[in-house]
Amino acid sequence: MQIKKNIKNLINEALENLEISGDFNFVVEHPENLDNGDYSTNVAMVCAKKLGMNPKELAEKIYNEIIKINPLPTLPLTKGEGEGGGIIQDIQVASPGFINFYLSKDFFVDSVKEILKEKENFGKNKILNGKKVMVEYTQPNPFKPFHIGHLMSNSIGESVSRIFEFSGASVIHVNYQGDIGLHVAKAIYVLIKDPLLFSKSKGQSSSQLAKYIGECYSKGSNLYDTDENIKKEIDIINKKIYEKSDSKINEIYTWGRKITLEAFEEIYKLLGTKFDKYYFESDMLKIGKNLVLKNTPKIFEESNGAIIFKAEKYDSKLHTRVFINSQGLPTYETKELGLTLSKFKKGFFEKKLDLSVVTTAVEQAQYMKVVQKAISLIYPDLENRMKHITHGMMRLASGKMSSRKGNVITGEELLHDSMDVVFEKVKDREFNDEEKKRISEIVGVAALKYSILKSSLNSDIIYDFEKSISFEGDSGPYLQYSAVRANSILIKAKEIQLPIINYELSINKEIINLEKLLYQFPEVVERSYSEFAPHYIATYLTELTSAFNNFYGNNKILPARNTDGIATAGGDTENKNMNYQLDLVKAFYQTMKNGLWLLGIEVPERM
RNA sequence: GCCUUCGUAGUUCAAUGGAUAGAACAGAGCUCUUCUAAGGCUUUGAUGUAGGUUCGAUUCCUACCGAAGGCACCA
Repeated sequence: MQIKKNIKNLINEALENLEISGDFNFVVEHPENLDNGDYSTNVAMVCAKKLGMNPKELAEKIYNEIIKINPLPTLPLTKGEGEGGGIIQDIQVASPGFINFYLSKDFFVDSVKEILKEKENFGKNKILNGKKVMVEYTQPNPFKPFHIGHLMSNSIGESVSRIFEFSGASVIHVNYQGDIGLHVAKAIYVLIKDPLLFSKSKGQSSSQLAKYIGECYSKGSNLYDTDENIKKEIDIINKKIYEKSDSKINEIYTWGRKITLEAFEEIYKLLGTKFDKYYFESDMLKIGKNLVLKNTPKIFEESNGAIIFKAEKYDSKLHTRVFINSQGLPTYETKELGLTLSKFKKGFFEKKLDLSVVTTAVEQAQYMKVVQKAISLIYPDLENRMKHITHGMMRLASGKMSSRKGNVITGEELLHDSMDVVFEKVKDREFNDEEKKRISEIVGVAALKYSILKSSLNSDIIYDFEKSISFEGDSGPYLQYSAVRANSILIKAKEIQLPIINYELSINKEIINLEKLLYQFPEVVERSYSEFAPHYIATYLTELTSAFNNFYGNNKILPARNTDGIATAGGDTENKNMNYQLDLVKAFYQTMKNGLWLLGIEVPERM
């Protein structure tokens, strides 16, 4: 970051000396192909047009000016106790008018030291220091299965919250669960007909029972759509749940709610999520309804017995939505209103909330805009403190999943399928049973999370039963595996007593891609934050890993050993290089750990 | 019909208006007496169509074609 600024200053100084002035919007960036320099600028091409000059010639002029005022190597090292070298080793002009800056070996050696110094803080920034951010994600519904959409929302929300944390914010992880509504009535309609419900459920785990409840929901849902009389009965049950007027229904409701929430908790544990606070729809009814009534007819209005909000009056892209239906029941919109109010009004930890982030599927994008519009009209102060992050849907190659078609796979099943595949791979290895289970969990979760986080959020993810959980190439396990191999070198290095030599900066080896990528990590984190896009981190880590594997595959990192396993003595230069290589591995391992943490992925000790 | 998002190798995904459009999988060929082969090295192959803006367009604008989602009492 600092370097970029320094390069910009250099260029501006050169432009001044050349008496070129004006408001030029040039950029300094990393070229896609690092052979074209570590930084590159298009300043000559941007200026050439306005000045009526040939871009290549102008680039040469700027280049000459830069090295006149700052002979190479230029720009002193800012961090560490560098022994006088410069950051920029070389500058070159390339067609059609790029000026490319090449960083020095000293800089790279210095930045490796920096990473080792910062450790788990490497990559953090202070953009949101002192800010409080709430991230809401996952949102499964009691009485319904934990489906793949919840898995997606969880992976994305978890990652986004961690990116916020790396940006200096204090983050509150919250979950919002729909424990009331028609879906509950559908499940209870079937459950209530099972006379042995409580007796036969003894001794079963929460997740087994939750599965049964989910099946009941599915059955009830089908009956609701196909049988008019049953539909009426379910509607009555729904009303009774709201009113809490039937003791039998209350009993089943309380039981089923508890069971499904317990089952969800087990999944969160596997996924590595810990929520600070849970909100429930049932608690939002009154708050939301009061707010709506208080602002009718000022903002909301009556229409056909319902209370609606005509958002198109304020923004032609928005539409009308019902907030309280003609039976007087609040809809989801109203509950969301209550939720937002609860988040901000009561706040959390009694401190001002700066930003409330909600992560859901893209289906809800447009309706959420309507709700946010309504809130902004009531509380203008909140308008810029709500952010809705949406993600695509997971679809089958054959089309959308539907419970009616029976081609549904739940998130929980997918998770276990993924872990089973890993278990198959490690079952013949020398790990004990405990380790095998642990590795299966960590790697299985990583495979899924990575496949969700590697692509940009607004595209759908195609779920292919064969290919979705990948363990090689561009995958979570690939990243973990490489980190584990790096760690394994570090462990070996301790065993063989490599002579420690303080190498300072004087390393004469060729600059490799691994070095060229490592120092960029903090910039990637920053970009991920500013665009709410975890996939930049995923893409970067894959690139970094590939650079490491290239290094690993083509270099002997540890020295040769004698029969006692002790490193054979090398010359000073050789040992110096060996020490540096080892630090490079350490820096890689640290960066991988930090980066994977941001994706919500753990690194196992071995795999 | 209106609104939103999106069309990139055979497939799944990348590419803050820049250089030779990157990976991975699948296909072809190498590579474990050496730090974990879930690895490494070669190799074949792509911007939906038609215009426009720009020194330069996968990226911005317009139209068309195609996909997904949303448009009043579900969430």
